[in-house]
Amino acid sequence: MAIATRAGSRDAELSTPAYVVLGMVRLGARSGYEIKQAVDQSIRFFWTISQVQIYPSLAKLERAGLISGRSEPQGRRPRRVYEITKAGVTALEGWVRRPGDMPFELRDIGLVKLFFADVLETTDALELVQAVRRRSEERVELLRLIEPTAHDAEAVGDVYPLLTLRIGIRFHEAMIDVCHEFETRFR
Amino acid sequence: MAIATRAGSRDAELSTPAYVVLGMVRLGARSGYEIKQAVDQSIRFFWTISQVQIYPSLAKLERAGLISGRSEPQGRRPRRVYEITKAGVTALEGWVRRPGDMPFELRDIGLVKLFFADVLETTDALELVQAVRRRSEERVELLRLIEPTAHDAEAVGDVYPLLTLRIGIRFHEAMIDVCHEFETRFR
DNA sequence: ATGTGCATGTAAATTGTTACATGATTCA
DNA sequence: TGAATCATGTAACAATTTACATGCACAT
Repeated sequence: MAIATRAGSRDAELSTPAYVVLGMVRLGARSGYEIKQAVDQSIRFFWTISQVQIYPSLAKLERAGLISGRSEPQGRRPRRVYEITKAGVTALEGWVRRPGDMPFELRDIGLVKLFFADVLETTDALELVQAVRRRSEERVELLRLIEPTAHDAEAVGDVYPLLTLRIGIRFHEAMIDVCHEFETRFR
Repeated sequence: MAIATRAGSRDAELSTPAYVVLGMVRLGARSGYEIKQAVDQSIRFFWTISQVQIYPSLAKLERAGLISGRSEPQGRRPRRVYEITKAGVTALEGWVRRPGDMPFELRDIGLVKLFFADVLETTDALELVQAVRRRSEERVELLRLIEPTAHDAEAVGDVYPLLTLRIGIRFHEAMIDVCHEFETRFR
């Protein structure tokens, strides 16, 4: 997937997932479990992370002094909670600031099928276009459900989650538009 | 990456990359080398494939009777060229037609950074927004260069490449819009 | 008492990439 | 004759997912 890690300084060894974990800790996710939830509720539309990747990342970040953790069991259930350190904030700032390599990687079987849709009879092809359009319509609905949360964050000073949400919505609206155009044109 | 392969029939064992190869053979790419080129010149914006994956896919497709190959060396340089069989066309039709599972998978470090951009000072954050906007502007320019080719294909009856191209352009135009909006709002 | 959520972890499998290797043809 | 392009291949590696495993806490 060619995720760039290289950087100028000593944090060259930190991977993108590690920075994602760091960012989520900064936003208030305390345990590995909470980080997974936070990702699934926010950036999952442009970045996913599996539970398995989180715990090694946390350990690495702690070794690097970017987060500090302490055991805080809930009763007899073990739990380790973390908070970001000053060094961690600096490292996160540095990563976010340097534009570096930001590949836009899209992998969409739907678009691949559309690209090849000329094999099909017109009606079948239009059904595929419809299916893709509906998929985006559902996605827009889903994203609209998140909007209130993003507005809450904006009120507290975190304005950028709203920006990424807007982009997601506009994205799929664009897809809906183009599909609709073709549907009316070839029906 | 959770790419679904399951299907109802006997071609359940064919992966998405294999269908991509099949589709490209149908569109006239003859050798493995040409397939790689075709992918890089068309669907690379929503699907990539490395050279290494192509040759095993070709072998598998041939064993399944979906393409037929013959050795056609160029002088002393070995080369194997393929064409799609009737069974291959049927299989491709079936795959394209069934909507099945079409996950829209986006992985974009740029958007991740934007999401976390509230760590930065306003000016630094706006620079990041600009960088993301410029990236999309470049992408739109690149896609516009392909437009003539897609129009040529349309004239010959392959209209769907143009649809996917349009979607790509509108995608990035949407991104540019939202970025611009935020730039003027917070400058 | 039982199901759902919290919390972490291991092992195996899959998927895909990078780097390397080889050699022929074509065109300037 | 040297560089770019055509053409295929192997080996090692990196990233990520799936499946499995465990057990407590809490509310009904």
